[in-house]
Amino acid sequence: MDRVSKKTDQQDCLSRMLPIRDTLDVISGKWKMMILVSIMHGNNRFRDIERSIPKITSKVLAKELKDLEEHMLIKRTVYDDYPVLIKYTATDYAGTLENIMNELHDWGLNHRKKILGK
Amino acid sequence: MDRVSKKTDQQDCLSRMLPIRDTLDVISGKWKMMILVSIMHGNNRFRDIERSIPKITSKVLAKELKDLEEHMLIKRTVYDDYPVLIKYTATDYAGTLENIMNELHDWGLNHRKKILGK
DNA sequence: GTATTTACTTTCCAAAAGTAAGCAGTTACC
DNA sequence: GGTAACTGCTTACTTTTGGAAAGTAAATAC
Repeated sequence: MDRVSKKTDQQDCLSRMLPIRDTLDVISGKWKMMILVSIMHGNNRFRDIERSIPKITSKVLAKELKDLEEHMLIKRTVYDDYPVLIKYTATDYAGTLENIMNELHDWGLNHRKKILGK
Repeated sequence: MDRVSKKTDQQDCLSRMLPIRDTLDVISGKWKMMILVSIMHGNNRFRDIERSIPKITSKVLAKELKDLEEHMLIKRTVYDDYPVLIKYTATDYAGTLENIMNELHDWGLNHRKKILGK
């Protein structure tokens, strides 16, 4: 293998890696996808989301909600009329993550089977 | 909405979340997918993998390789005959991540377009 | 015999993540 | 009308993780 094709290979490899990394920068971590699933499932208020996700703390939730909002995956709306009500909703853009969610879900089910069924 | 259907909803929500979380526990983080891509792309030796991934350090690589091996996604083989040679290869099981990789890749490309094309 | 490569490990420190408690305001209970 | 509970967070503190830099032992190249 000469130098040119090695270089090309390295380029191929990077151009496969980098978009994957970009996506993971947005969705990876312990909580983000769980929060998105919860919101998409109809939990729109802070406390509801908090209660729907085992072990999450309010500090972490507050921070992750901010991150998700920055990434345009959720929207925070304040309803000022009494009493002040705050709702989090998934954006259309969050909908584009559906394929990924499905694949992650399916792989996870299978993985659990593989690990337990040993 | 009565108590029973709320409970059911919560169950639905969890049964959607938990497998996703299981998968993310295996693949999320900055490096794991990049390392897998690199190995699948033909980089089998420690130094080759290290060189193929910008900014990774050897300590982090060593640790992540161990994790990936524990999760049965890669195999570490020592060729004892002179000189000692160590090769990392992707397992068949790692192949089951292809759909996920493709989805992550596509979403990442699109996301970059969305962010830059503003 | 000096330099370089390989496959890591060690040390040290900063940043991230988690835990527990608190707080200001609102309603509910009797 | 007192107190208890709920809302959407924030603050202070501790623990865990991550990365940078250097080191190492064995081998190989010049």
